[in-house]
Amino acid sequence: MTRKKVKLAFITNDSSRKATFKKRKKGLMKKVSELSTLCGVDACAVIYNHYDSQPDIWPEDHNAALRVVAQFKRMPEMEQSKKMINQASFIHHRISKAAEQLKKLRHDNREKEVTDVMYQCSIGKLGLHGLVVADLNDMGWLIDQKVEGDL
Amino acid sequence: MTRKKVKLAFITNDSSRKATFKKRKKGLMKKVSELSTLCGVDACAVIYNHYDSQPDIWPEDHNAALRVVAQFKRMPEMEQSKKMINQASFIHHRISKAAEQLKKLRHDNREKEVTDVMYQCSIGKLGLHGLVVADLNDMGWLIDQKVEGDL
DNA sequence: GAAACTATGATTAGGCC
DNA sequence: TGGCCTAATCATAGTTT
Repeated sequence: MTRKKVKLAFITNDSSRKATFKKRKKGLMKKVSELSTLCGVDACAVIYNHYDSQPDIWPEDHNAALRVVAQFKRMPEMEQSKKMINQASFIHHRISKAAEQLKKLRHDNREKEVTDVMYQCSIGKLGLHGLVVADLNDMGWLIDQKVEGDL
Repeated sequence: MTRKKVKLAFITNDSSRKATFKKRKKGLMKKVSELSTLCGVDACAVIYNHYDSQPDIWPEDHNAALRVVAQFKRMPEMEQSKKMINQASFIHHRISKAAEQLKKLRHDNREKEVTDVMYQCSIGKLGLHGLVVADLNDMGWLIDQKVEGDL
């Protein structure tokens, strides 16, 4: 059961990210197909997955997808920016994305670390006077977070 | 309020089709952006609108969209089918779509016609003996439809 | 004809196996 | 791991302004 609103951020847990990806991809494809049917328009969705070599595409009829892409490519202002796509910009994009995810992972790790320290304190294995100020601050923040999450 | 399940078919009424298109396009774009954020994948949606000269695209950053399209284009089996896309197949596609919609319109018109005949009967302006067999059959069908819809 | 509203159907997060 | 389940959030059809 969904306990609270989903945080709109990269899901760091591998398995739950994969599960969410699968569910939402399915939902998205359905939405695209419905929009196309209900309103009689051409539409196309391309979802690239890091792990698979090929993206998932709707419509399944790749010719139809390519028709949409062909129309897309025909747009004049697109022509202008087309030259901007090269290997460098592509890799740069990947790097920013990875950096973002790294930051998120570090944050999560810190959270786990602090949680552990708190646990050690709670079972008396560690006294509060043994902690550095940074830990105490982070712990305070974490407690706030947890209280907020329970509201 | 949504009374019942939406029939998954081309919406013949112009204004409600437009309204639905607008709503669902917005929802779809949101879904694509969420999937991309939550799962850290590149994704792209292109929705072509008959009336506007340019399709709606997510992401808004067209360079990013083109990156996805570029990946898409890079797929080997796509290369093979690429040559199959020419003006003829494009027009053929449009024709099938239009024919489908025409069929739907004829069906809807017939339904309206029969409904009118039923109304004429109900206010006594027309006797059942004045109808041809086809009308009676269609009327029976329509009544079944309406009863079914109310369940 | 667009914008706001709202009841209801659709989607899905997290749990479970 | 992947599919099923269900409570809870989310999207939206039809209506109103």
